[in-house]
Amino acid sequence: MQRCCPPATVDLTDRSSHAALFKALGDPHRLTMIATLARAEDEVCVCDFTGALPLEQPTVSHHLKILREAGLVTCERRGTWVYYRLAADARDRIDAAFHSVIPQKVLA
Amino acid sequence: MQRCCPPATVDLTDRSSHAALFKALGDPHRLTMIATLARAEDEVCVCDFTGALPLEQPTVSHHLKILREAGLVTCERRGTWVYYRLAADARDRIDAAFHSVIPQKVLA
DNA sequence: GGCCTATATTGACATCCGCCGATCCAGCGG
DNA sequence: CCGCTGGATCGGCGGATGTCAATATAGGCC
Repeated sequence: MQRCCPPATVDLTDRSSHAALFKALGDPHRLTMIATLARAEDEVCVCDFTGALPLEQPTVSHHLKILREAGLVTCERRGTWVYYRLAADARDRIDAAFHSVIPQKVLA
Repeated sequence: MQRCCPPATVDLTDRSSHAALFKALGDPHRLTMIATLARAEDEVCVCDFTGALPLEQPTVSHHLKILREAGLVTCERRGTWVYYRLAADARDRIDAAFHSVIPQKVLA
């Protein structure tokens, strides 16, 4: 391979975990769930999602599982119902991933 | 369907465009490219990516196309080579998507 | 024009993803 | 204990995604 110019340095840090985070956010319905949880400072019942979203119950459950496995939400069963809330560090985790990829400009 | 408690309000704002942004970021190799471009304030030649990444040239080209279509990078051909750089508003676009989903806490 | 090289595009393939119906499991109430 | 209901899991289906080899395109250079 021939040279073009000053060879640029490719940052080869492993970012698969960050990519996984963004991937979990890469679906409109999951974003809706996250946005809802972020606004309802309180917890949200699964039945609220199944009621409001144009999705069948198994699909809702599937998306919630993905968010759970990404560590973005937590859940708690109380009686028949299951309540979800935004993970305490969700905002920080996303923020960290973002800034690790695009570092803060100093003295913009 | 039976009621559990106080019915929560699901935020039904359309977030497909934001989801598309996150989706473009949801691949480790694409994150590597973005991180490299963000650090090299200057432009980066495609050949630097094909040289450094464990991917064949068509695959690199494919990922760059996805980033281009997401509006995250721009490219310019000069002679035989093509140079990519981070789109001017890339940082702002991601930031906006993030905050639209998880609004800034006031008086944390 | 003809060849060489860097990048883009195409086609194919295996895998993953979003979705649903069917089924399973956990609490509740009789 | 039994049936009911909310939620999770399973199985399958169609479409998207990551990857590569092969080919096309574009710009030097002779």
